[in-house]
Amino acid sequence: MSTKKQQLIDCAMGLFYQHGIHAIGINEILKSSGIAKKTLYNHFESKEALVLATLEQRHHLFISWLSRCLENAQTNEQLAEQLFSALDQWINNKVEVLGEFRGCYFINTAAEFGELSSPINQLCQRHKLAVKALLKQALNDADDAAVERLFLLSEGIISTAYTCHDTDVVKRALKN
Amino acid sequence: MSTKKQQLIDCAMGLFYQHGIHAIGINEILKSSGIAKKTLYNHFESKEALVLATLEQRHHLFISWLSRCLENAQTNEQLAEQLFSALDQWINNKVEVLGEFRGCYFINTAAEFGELSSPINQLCQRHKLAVKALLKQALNDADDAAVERLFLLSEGIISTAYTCHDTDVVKRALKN
DNA sequence: CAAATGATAGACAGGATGGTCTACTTCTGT
DNA sequence: ACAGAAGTAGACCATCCTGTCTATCATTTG
Repeated sequence: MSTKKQQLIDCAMGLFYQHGIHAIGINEILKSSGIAKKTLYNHFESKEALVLATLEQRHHLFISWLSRCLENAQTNEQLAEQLFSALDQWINNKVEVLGEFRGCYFINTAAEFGELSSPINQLCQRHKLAVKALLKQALNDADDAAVERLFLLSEGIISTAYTCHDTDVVKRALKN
Repeated sequence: MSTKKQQLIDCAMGLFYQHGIHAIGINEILKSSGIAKKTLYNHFESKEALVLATLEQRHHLFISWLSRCLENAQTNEQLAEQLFSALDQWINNKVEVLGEFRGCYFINTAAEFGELSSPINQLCQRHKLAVKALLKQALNDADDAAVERLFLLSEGIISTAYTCHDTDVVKRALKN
């Protein structure tokens, strides 16, 4: 992959995630990255194609980060602990690769696009299913309902952390 | 409140919720409502003011719907049941006053606006806190952790129902 | 009746947007 | 060294955006 193309994706990722996709114009990405407009349109046929590339990259980034966080858990309880600890770190900006926390990029992006069948929304859906599949695989022997519940809980945590500007959700959720 | 003003709020609410705020221009609202531009700017000083009015209205609508759903629960288990049943009906478009399900208007809106301290985001936050307060009040004697967990679970359900186009979340979440 | 109020239609301004295109420069592989 | 590829700068286009303003019409109220 061309370095310019990668720079564009990285820069767009940051701006889109931080401010939302409709709020960021092509020109802002160009100015911020210092790359020429022609170069962008050499690599991407449209803004949407660039958006899809950022989603794709974030998807791999996130899944690989999360699966690393869940490694080596001995019991299901331990795995849940590791999951919540990972979320807590993310929410409190202690995970460099994920950037400054602003909720889930996929939830946020899906929220911006009404058309359910658009490629963008489909990617967001695929990402969430992949996260759920990762949990299922990590949770040995657990029934589907337990997986489901853990997944829903973490979705709630991520969403609430952002919408309520609540950096302590995880701690409170864990108190019994 | 002037009838024209109310019509504008209703119409804008529908379009914003269905397609997202940045995706809907003032002119679209005017065309769809058949109201003149001057009239809109007589009642609202800007698009943002109109957005805030729709959030305010949706907030009251939603809270009053939800509190009606939670009425008359005898036990905390029953209350949780009623909550999940309500979510299920909403997600499956059986609640007329809430319109065709497209996730949580407040989560979606917050996702579109990067500035955390903007009036729009503050309203979204206030709404979520009000929902949590409603749950806390409805759940007699329950500890804060139980309230928190129920709240996070429903946030996860709403978010997942939309992002994953998953109309069966509630059913699956309830299976033990 | 007359005055005030509220609504309408739509032109208009000023700026931003996504995207195309040209002319020029720099890098790279053989 | 030289050809072709890749990048740059930015003018330009058509369209859309929010918001203002004028001129006209309808309704109500004193």
